[in-house]
Amino acid sequence: MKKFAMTFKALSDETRLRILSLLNQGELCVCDLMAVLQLPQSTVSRHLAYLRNANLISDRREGVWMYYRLEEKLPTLEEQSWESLFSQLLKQEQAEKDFVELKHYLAEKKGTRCV
Amino acid sequence: MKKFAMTFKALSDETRLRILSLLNQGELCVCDLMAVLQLPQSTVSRHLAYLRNANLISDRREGVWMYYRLEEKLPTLEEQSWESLFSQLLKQEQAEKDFVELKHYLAEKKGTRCV
DNA sequence: CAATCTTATCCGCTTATGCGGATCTATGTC
DNA sequence: GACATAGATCCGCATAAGCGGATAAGATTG
Repeated sequence: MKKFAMTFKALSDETRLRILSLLNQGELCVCDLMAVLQLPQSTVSRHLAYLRNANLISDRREGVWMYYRLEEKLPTLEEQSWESLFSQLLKQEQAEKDFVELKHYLAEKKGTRCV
Repeated sequence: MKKFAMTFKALSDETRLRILSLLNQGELCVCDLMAVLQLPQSTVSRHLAYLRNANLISDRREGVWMYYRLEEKLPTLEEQSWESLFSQLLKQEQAEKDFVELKHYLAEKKGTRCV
């Protein structure tokens, strides 16, 4: 559950979405992104680090240049439907706990209104 | 682009993911959610408002009770693949601007390294 | 209308996060 | 080793967002 929230958080920033869109065109280095996005180096680096920590992108060094690309497993993720993703969410430990709790609660409630 | 970021932001909180999971089981009222999640009323209300503003859920009043349910269009969204969602992201005005910029940049760059 | 119940919103506080300049680290060349 | 370049990280700042208690608002009943 926390993992899902983390992934969504990584996607919740416009700059990061722009970066992901550009990386979808192919591998790019920091300076490429800086030029296209017209953003300072530190800003780009920070966002790339965030996306890498969220396992959405990976990097490789070539001399002084760092190249970034979309994580390979992302395409696999692309083939999943929201339903599939959502069902994964529903299988999370916390979600299952909540469902059990919901059942107990609704059984107790039994047509009455809020306890 | 901003809209995508907003939606992802709405999904980036664990409590809100729990709420969505529960609402997937069917329509519930605030007091139901309070009881199951063991959270104060104000917290639940705040998150529900956030999800409603993100158009992920909708509400109806029945007397003093407010019932919430997953937005109807969400199931439709569930049928989309990540690829489909991603391609929508790529069609955003900002993304297209970035791609044009990327082309120009790469043409200028032409095999050389960062400018 | 007052009282009661449910819920939305306000409020003050704490924590998280975005920003960009400065500085540190890694790599390459002479 | 000195110097240059690219990029990661630090740092201070501003803003956003999460929390829960208090309060305001909406609905119902006597």
